Amino acid sequence: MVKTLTKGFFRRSVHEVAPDLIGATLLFKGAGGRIVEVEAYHHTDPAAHSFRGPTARNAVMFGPPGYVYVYRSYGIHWCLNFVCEPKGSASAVLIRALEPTTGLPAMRRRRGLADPRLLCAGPGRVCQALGITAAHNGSALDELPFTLLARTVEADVVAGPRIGITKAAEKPWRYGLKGSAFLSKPFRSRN
DNA sequence: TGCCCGATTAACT
DNA sequence: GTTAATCGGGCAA
Repeated sequence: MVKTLTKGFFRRSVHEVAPDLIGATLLFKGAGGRIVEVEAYHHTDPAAHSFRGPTARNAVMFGPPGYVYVYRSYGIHWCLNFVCEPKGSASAVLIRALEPTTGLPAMRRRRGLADPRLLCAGPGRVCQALGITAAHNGSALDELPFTLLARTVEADVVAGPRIGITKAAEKPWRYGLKGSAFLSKPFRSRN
């Protein structure tokens, strides 16, 4: 019996939730897969959208945990986040990559691509593959069309610097499944 | 109102 | 390795 993750799972620090999400399964309207890469953003973090206080765009981040924050990136892509911590702390986990397991034909069609390694390897690609847009901003993670399933085995989680940011770029708040072939970028091995 | 730039991606050289 | 595409948010004026 696979456990469904509900809002209580997110009622913790984003730095605890983020690595715990690695290996969990995200489904959206019959498509999705295992979460293999995420990044943590906290409201005291200069790289976070919530750093400068609440605005119309980031309002969901300032709401209760267990909800979805979707924003437009570079005027082109959508990016998916899960809100963490008790209401008001304004932290979230960016979903950066999935290992596709369910609904591959639909994801291939939306991406115009066959290679499963590239279907969901990046935050913009995840949203394009699953068909997630701003219309889903503010949706609950434990209510349809979203389903989130806990991992069934322990995950070997690695951490490293986040991608594509200029502020607080040295913080090791990117988490991934060690050795996964479905990451947006490899993690530097620790030798 | 105008300007700068970004939690990206794909197509280049 | 480099760069265009593309546009809304946030801040200065």
